Amino acid sequence: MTTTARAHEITTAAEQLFGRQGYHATTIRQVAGALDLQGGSLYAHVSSKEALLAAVVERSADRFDSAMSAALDCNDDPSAQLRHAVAAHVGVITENLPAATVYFQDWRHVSTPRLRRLRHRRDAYEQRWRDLIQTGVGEGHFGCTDVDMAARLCLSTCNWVYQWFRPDGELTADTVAEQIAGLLLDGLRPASRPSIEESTK
Amino acid sequence: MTTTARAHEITTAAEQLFGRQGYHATTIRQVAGALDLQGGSLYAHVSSKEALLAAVVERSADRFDSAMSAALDCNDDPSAQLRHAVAAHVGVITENLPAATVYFQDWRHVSTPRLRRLRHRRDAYEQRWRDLIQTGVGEGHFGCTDVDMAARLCLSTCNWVYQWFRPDGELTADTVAEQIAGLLLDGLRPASRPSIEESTK
DNA sequence: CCTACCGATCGGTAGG
DNA sequence: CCTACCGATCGGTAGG
Repeated sequence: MTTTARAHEITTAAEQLFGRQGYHATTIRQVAGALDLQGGSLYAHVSSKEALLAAVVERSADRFDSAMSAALDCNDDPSAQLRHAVAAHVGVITENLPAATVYFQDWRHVSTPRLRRLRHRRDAYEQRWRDLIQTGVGEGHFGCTDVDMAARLCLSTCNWVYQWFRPDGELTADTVAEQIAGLLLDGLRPASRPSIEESTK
Repeated sequence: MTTTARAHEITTAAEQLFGRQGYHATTIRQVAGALDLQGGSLYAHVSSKEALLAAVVERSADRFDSAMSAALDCNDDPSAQLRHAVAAHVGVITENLPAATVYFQDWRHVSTPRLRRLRHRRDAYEQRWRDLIQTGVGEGHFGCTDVDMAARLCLSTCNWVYQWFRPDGELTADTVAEQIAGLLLDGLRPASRPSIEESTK
């Protein structure tokens, strides 16, 4: 767990290549080449290819954690909190697309000891979503019957953004986040409740 | 595009291994071994590893297409149609988890000529979802402003099921589908509309 | 469908 | 951080 400046640069290069090509389709020499290094030289900083993968995934987990902390750092009502959480989560993905791709797709290629730690981190993160929704249910803002499932479905919609979002496309991350939050809160059917489009402006 | 019985068996074996381990982490010899063949013998039936991947992905696309056709083969109202579509889509995933994993994760490793065809198939499939929602909006059942986005978000929630569903878990595919459809239709906030849990029984 | 083999490339290491 | 190298394994082919 050395965290020199050089190690960070290596993780960043790996992030891009793993994300664009996939972990197993990426060569340790490609990562080295991106930093103008020779293949073997990487091993002065990284113990193995898989340790590098773990570093990339851990960094993604860090981003999700801190974005969520910032998003929940207020005492708004649950609906607003959910909007903030969605914006934070979607923001991490859209601003780090290759990293998010590694996080979601290559997660499973981390070997067991490291994988357990990552699983705990992910579980803790999802717990924060469950807590948010549970609070909303308790205060009468939300009406779902299965909090665990509701949290999972919120995250599903947010997570999938990594599959189709294009930074150079027409949609901004904020627009996407608003639309997702709107759907999660009110569903497809016509609202018999005040519209949220105006109130978030 | 030979479709002998043996070719189907090979595709099935590849489906399992690609799905569980990932395309690049799977050896052509592992696929052969699953069928008690020698490595090179596969090439009597398959032109390349990537052609085998394409076959797996195409078969998944077939499943989604035909499940969707069956689901929409009735004249229910849009809300019921959406429930059917969700159940169909989720069913394909839960009943073919490894194949779905390949479909969603290893899609990008299909090379350009074949990839274009697959992209068209996927676009056509998504268009059916857009049409469904557009009809619902037209008839006043749905109230969303952006049909394209709504369709994408419906699919997002359904697709992510491949990431967490466990066939030996407590949740059945039907339960999951009902919960997803419920969330998509009515959202998290307490319904001021009739509950759907009873009407689908 | 098998045996035997090919060139290429991989992750990783030794020694400096 | 480089040079040079290692064993292992890969996808694919020839010839039967």
